[in-house]
Amino acid sequence: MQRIDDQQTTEPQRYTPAEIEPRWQARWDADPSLYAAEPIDSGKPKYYCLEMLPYPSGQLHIGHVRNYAIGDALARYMWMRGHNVLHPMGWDAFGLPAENAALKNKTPPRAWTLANIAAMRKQMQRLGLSYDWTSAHSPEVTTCLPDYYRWNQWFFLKMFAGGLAYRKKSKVNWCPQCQTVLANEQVISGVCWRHDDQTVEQRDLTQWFFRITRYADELLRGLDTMEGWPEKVRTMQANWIGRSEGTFVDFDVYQCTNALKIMVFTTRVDTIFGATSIQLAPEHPIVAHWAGFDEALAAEVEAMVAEQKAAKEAGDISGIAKRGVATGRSAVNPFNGEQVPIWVANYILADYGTGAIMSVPAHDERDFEFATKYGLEIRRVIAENVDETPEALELPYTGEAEAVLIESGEWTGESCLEAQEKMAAFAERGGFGRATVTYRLKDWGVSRQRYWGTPIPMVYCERGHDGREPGDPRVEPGGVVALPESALPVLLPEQVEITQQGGSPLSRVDSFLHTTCPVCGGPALRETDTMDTFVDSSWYFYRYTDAKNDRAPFDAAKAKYWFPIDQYIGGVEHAILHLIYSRFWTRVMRDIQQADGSGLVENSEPAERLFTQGMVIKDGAKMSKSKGNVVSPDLMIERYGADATRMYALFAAPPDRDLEWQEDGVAGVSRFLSKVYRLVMKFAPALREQQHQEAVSGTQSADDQVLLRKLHQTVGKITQDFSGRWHFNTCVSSIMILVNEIAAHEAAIDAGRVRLATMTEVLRGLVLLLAPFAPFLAAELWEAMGYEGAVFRAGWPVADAELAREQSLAVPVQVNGKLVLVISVPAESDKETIKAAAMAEEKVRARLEGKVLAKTVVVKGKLVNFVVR
RNA sequence: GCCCGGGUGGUGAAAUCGGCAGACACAGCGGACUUAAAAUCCGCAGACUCUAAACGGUCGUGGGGGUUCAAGUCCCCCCCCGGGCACCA
Repeated sequence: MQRIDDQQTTEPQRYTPAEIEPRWQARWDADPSLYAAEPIDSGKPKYYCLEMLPYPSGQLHIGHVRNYAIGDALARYMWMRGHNVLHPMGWDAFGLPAENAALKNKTPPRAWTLANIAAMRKQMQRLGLSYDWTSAHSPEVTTCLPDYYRWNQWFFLKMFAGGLAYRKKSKVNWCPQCQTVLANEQVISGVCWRHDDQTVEQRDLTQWFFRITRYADELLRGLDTMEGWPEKVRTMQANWIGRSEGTFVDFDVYQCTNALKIMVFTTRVDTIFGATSIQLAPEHPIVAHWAGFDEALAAEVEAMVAEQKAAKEAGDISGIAKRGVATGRSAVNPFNGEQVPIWVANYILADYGTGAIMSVPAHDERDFEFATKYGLEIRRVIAENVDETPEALELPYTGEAEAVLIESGEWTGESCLEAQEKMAAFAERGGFGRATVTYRLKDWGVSRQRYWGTPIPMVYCERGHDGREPGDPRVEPGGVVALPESALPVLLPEQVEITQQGGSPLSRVDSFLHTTCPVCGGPALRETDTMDTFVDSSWYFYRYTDAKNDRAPFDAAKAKYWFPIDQYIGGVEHAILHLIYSRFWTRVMRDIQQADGSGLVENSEPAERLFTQGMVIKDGAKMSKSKGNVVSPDLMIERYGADATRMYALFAAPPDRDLEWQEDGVAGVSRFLSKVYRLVMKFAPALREQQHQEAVSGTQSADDQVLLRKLHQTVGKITQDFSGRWHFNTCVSSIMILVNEIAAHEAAIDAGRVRLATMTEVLRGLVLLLAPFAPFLAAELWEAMGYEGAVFRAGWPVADAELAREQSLAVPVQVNGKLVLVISVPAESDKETIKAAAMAEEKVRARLEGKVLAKTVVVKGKLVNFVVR
């Protein structure tokens, strides 16, 4: 019994994150100002550090831990560098899982969501993430609550008034599992973004759209200036926008009593003399017209429509074999008056360009394949130069940059590129065409046939207004009426039974559905679709700057101060979803006129820099429940502590790369933290004592110098990484090297060969360096060393280049590029000295003997290479 | 097909500007401490080869070629893995 007591008092304290971490979290939670952003007139440089907000599933994923560990390290670093930091967090709280949960467990979506939020907030706090949850200005945003979504509705009204929100019937993507429509961006290679085993169907529905295409060109051009965004994301967005310059050309239908015209879209109007047919999409309106009195054609067309639909749903539209059918009609080429046959072909898409093309088999791969199959004429109109025999060129020839036109009437001899411009202008003068720009990007369909989302603030007046309210901007033809701002928020009714019946759940809630028309007071029906949840996430980071505002979405002055976001961090999977919508929304807000004529925001881009972190994988595969390879953050924290879990997430791989989660690695980091804890705690009492004394002067021993050198090298390395490369894995490793160095000097320290002042500087520096990566341990050690105040507000250490400088350099010596040995020379040695020192080595002399020294390469601080023959 | 990433020990990785390949860890092996184990500490550790052992030698960053005194790094060709786009006229 006695023995055990002795052990307890004499053994050094052990590192116990399970005890340390909750104790500190409780203290931090009790201090609302700790992580609160300062007012916009604080005078400090601002830094807006943002991580993508999570969907509150109720369980933090290990991928979140990685994302937030990166952001947290950066935010803490910026605080230590004296910035006014905004580091907010919120909840992307609308969406289908809440309805599914309601269906499964009979829990109301709101209660389910709010309970999940509470659980996840707790997890984030347990991780020690530096979010301000508790101050009076806490930025926390919950998108499913009326104080947030009312502003979605407000923006919707502004966009409706500005012609940016409109209703139309069109072919839309339908996910049978979500039981709702999806935007194009939410369909990934033909499957639903939420259900990767669910093929998306095409349906004809009337839907609300946001006119993102109005900004297509600006969104594309903006990419060029966004140097802080990864090239990959910019390229993906550029591909998605898909700008293409071309020409519309009208072809008259030959001998047609109603003077029908077919407008084709082409990027190669210069090849129009080689057009040997017109090809129409099966769903082109004129095809439907002709099919009306041609049963055979109708049957063919129907088959092609079905084929295209199936291919599109299968996600491989290029896979279907080209086929077509002649309509028996022909069209007149306005450039040369020639008649060309009109066909319907399954490779022509109705929703791109005009759904009609001029087919130029000689100079287009697809047209060539089609013409070869059906024996259509193939006519060359391009050569690499005028003198060339046309037959020399292998077909199809699609070059344009260095090619010229042949056999193209008055255009013969023109270069292709110039001809494109001139011929478009010619068509415009002749009234049968014009230059144009088309985009692959389509307007954003925002209607969702779901309950758990923002109600769309529109009503349908039963009287239809019949022209009684001329000029009222709230009214569209057919009685589509915008609610006034004073009617906001349109509250989502709480008592809604979630069923699997089709259609919008809100349409079955009579008390919601029936209302009065704000214009005429007559009976009206509310819009019962809700908004896409990507609306919520398109502007949440503006709300963070002023989350409690109940008069406006946010205060323009605050947004002006905080924006653009200095660093946005999240997964690359949102490259053409959230990230393109956010750029659109920022421009919309910029263009919303306030009373003084200025926009709601001044910036056009939301974020200065974007960082996309890699995935966390396990056993070489993406984690998923079905594979059973999910890593639980809670379990990691329980076993190793939050600091070790976070630090491992940063240590195991550079942040932009995928990370293979290995629990043994977390254990290793935990061992490292124990070592730090033991070392610092051992000397903490002496350091505490020393704080009240004058620094001791006197000469530094070699041990002092080595420790200080290593400290300052580490400070320099980590400081540099924070501002550039973000290789936090090597930051952690350099801290380990520093700690190994201190441990290696433990005997010297115990023997009194290291000054207390040195120990103070080194251990204090170590704890400061640790603070962004292991905040709990840093706080614990900081206090143990006797320092007052939060370690996260202490100044970041400054590397002293003089102290960091090596006194001697290890110089590898090579003969003919092969390493012979490594010599040590004083750091300031010049080339001659280094060369002489190298040549003096016995091993080197042996290899030079009897040879001709052809060349000597001496690179200061790098190596010596003797080239001999 | 086109456009991005990536390919380095048993594993995660490092090498930032063309200059010692494998830092720092994990796993492994050997040793100390212990009655024993855990924990901790010390040491070994790319492959092949020579040797009793040591000292050595050869090869080595997906493959092939090139530039250079020197290549994981630059250039050309090719293979594999991951991602994006794709009858977009």
